[in-house]
Amino acid sequence: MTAESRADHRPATPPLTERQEARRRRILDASARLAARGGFDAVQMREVAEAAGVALGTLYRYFPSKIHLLVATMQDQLQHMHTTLRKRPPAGADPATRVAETLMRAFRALQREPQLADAMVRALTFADRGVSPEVDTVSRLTTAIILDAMGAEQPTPAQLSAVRVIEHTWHSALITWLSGRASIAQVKIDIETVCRLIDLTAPERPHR
Amino acid sequence: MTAESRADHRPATPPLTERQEARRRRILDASARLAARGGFDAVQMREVAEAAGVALGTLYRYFPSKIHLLVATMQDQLQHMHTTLRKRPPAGADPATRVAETLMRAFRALQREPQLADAMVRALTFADRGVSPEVDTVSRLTTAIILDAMGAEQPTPAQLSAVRVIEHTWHSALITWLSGRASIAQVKIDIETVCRLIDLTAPERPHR
DNA sequence: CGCTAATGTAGAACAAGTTACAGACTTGAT
DNA sequence: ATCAAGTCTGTAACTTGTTCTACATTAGCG
Repeated sequence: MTAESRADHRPATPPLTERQEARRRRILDASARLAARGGFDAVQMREVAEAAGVALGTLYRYFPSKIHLLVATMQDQLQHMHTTLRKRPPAGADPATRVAETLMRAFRALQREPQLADAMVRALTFADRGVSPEVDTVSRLTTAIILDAMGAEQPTPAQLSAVRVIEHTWHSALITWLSGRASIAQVKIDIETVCRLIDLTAPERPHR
Repeated sequence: MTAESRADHRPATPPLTERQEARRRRILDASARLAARGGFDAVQMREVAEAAGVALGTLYRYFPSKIHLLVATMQDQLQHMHTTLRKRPPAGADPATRVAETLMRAFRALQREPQLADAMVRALTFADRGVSPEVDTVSRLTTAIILDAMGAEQPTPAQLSAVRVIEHTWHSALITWLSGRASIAQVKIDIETVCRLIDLTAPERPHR
């Protein structure tokens, strides 16, 4: 509402110089690399700084906390995934199938780097109010991916709610899998289950 | 695989003496009290120990980490809630309504102590493999509460999956509310949305 | 070019979770 | 009542996220 929230909006980013862009990238890469090795605990700020060839204070200037860093890492990875998914859109006939397919594809991608996934998702759910804007960005990205798969241009409120529920399920199921409390098969079933909600919101087949 | 994992199984609880039971209770109470004040960060192990009148080492003997402590605190609070809910079962006509009503009731209870809720839920989702058994206990408790509300004695696999999805949504929605990224109204809608999954699994009305 | 503010560096210092340890206290069996 | 084993206590040390400080480098600008 304030003038600032209209003008600055999200990228309150006074454009970075080339070297700064490079530093940021080195940091994110180091973060992902360490995370892929040993998960959340292995992403130690001193190590990230050293691996990125940057002073600790600088690291903190770019990412004000470990959580911020890992959430940004997740943002980064999600971008990749989104573009990858766009290249080969899901083939299912109805929206629910396509969404389930997309999510399972994403899931399998994460399976390849379970430690990285662990670090990112744990950071995401542990994030407190101070990280809300960044977490929100991740959430919007995820929403975009799901809506893409649904093929919903102008989602109704009911559809948006369904998408939120799917996101909830996605994150939470991921966590239970990562902490070894659910099998992949179970995750698959749950994803498919929650995707049936999409059918309930489809305006196109008023067959009831 | 070892003899121990077969014999000890879960309740590796060599029954506690009275004084030990009392200590455990003091610790859990102190934990809840501190959490209610300042959330996750305010639950500092040294403070919990002091407030409970116990040495730091003892605290760690009872609860091997802060996460264990907070998950146990959540277990404790859930017990309360379960017995409270049993006293006044939800009144809705169909299962979906009853579950939604129950969850919103629980939600309003948590609203009264948002900081406590924050501490418990953050601990729950942050828990790693080492806390799986305890987290699983919480999960089973939640499942029991939901099944109670459904009135499902012999849930089918499809129903169990729906319940898991509802749990996922419940936790995740709670988190987004606690971190200020969703309103109570939105949580309510999402809970109601996900509860419609129950209708899809009801074996009693094969009206399709 | 030369100045100034912003940015980066190195390293110390601090905070809170966790571990380690030496000595006192309990408990349960004899 | 006594002894051994197991618990507790008090306290210090260690780890890792975070903050702070003093100095060096860089970038933009006149």
